[in-house]
Amino acid sequence: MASESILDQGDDVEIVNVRRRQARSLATRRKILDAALEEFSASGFDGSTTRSIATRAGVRHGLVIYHFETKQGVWDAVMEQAFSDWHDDVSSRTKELRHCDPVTTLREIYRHFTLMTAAKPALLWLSLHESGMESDRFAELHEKYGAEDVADTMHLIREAQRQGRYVKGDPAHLHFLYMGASTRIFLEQKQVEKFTGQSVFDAEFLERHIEMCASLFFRDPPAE
Amino acid sequence: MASESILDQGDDVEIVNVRRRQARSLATRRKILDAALEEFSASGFDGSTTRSIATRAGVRHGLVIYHFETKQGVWDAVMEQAFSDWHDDVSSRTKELRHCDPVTTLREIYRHFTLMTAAKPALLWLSLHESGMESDRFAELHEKYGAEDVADTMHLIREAQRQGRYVKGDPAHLHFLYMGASTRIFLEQKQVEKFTGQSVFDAEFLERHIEMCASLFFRDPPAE
DNA sequence: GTCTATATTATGATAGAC
DNA sequence: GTCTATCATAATATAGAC
Repeated sequence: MASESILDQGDDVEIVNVRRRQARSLATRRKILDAALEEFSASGFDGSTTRSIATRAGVRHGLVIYHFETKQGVWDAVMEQAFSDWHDDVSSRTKELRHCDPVTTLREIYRHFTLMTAAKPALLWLSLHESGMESDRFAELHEKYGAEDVADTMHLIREAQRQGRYVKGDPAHLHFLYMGASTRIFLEQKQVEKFTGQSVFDAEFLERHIEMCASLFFRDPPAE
Repeated sequence: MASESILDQGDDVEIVNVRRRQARSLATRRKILDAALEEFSASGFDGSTTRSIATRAGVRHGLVIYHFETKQGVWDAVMEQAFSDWHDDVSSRTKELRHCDPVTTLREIYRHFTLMTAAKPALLWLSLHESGMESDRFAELHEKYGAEDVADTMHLIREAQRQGRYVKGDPAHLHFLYMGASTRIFLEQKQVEKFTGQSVFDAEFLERHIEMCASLFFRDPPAE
């Protein structure tokens, strides 16, 4: 042991330096990723430039290419991160609800979904843009991060329907209707504010919106 | 009269030529407009180029600029045309329904709206893109072509609610929910086909979809 | 890993012949 | 009105110094 102490020390210093470098690199990568998320959701893929992303991230243009090779590479990394984060959020919330009855769980899942969309409306645009792209990357991402969540939701809908607590019909189809009803207000913020006189991000408005959506799909328990 | 016959003839020939020119010009303009509608809705404003529009229209690049001056000019003309066409369609359908009761009219308006969206899903993307733009052009277009239709719909919803035939709540807010529920399937065609196994453009599927949306918002007449 | 050129391409727009 | 050629610019991506 003692005979290698000097070498060990040298290695340790080297390792520390490597880790520092890696840490700085990761921080840069993360900064670019965050900036790209904002940029892409504000301007779309074609409307964004690697330069505008670099500027927003406070780094040089070349660094963006260094870390992600191409603009498409940045987009892919952003989507991967966004889907992954979203999935983690949904999963943890679902876990917290594992002891609740199906109807309560389903209501809460949709409520949480709506609040998450309100918190990050950018992601709604991103996922719509991505699903509209001709590539099959959306299918891959969905398979990797979304399929499980959707399967859980389908199961809950079926159970709620069996209890007579949910409208009848194909669960998958109803799910798209719910998604549409609950998220459209975020795609038309200005119009909504013009016609309802309230910000779609106002807490009270949001709760009313969530309740309104729920009242369309959920049914009172049948009288005994 | 006879003394000017030669001049008159000359004028007539000239007028005919002018009209031929104008007709050809208008046809070209129209071709470019149609191509631009497809191009913009497929790729958005930034993703489209004046060259790709020209190619799709089967005309030379310069002609696009000649007719619309700038790319923004093409976009504006496309939106103007699309909103105008849409409004005409809605208006004529509404007129046909002027002797029906409010509930029937409202149901039919939403049905017609869904079928129109299915027929031209491109317009859904265009209007979402336009409403997401920072300019106030969407507000102008809506004021010019959409405001009247929406006001009519609000009135019908209020009347249906008074009769107990429609869910309670702010009519404007409910309208956004209906729009969202009925159109989301066109924004996620691939996903819908994957989960329901049917094309969103299948006639039977569409009728089922329309009925499903209606059943969420409309209520049976109260028992007498 | 980061920075500074620079190569390459494609796009919006113009000028002028026909 | 239409076509060709061209300009000016802006964007992606590369090469190489540090």
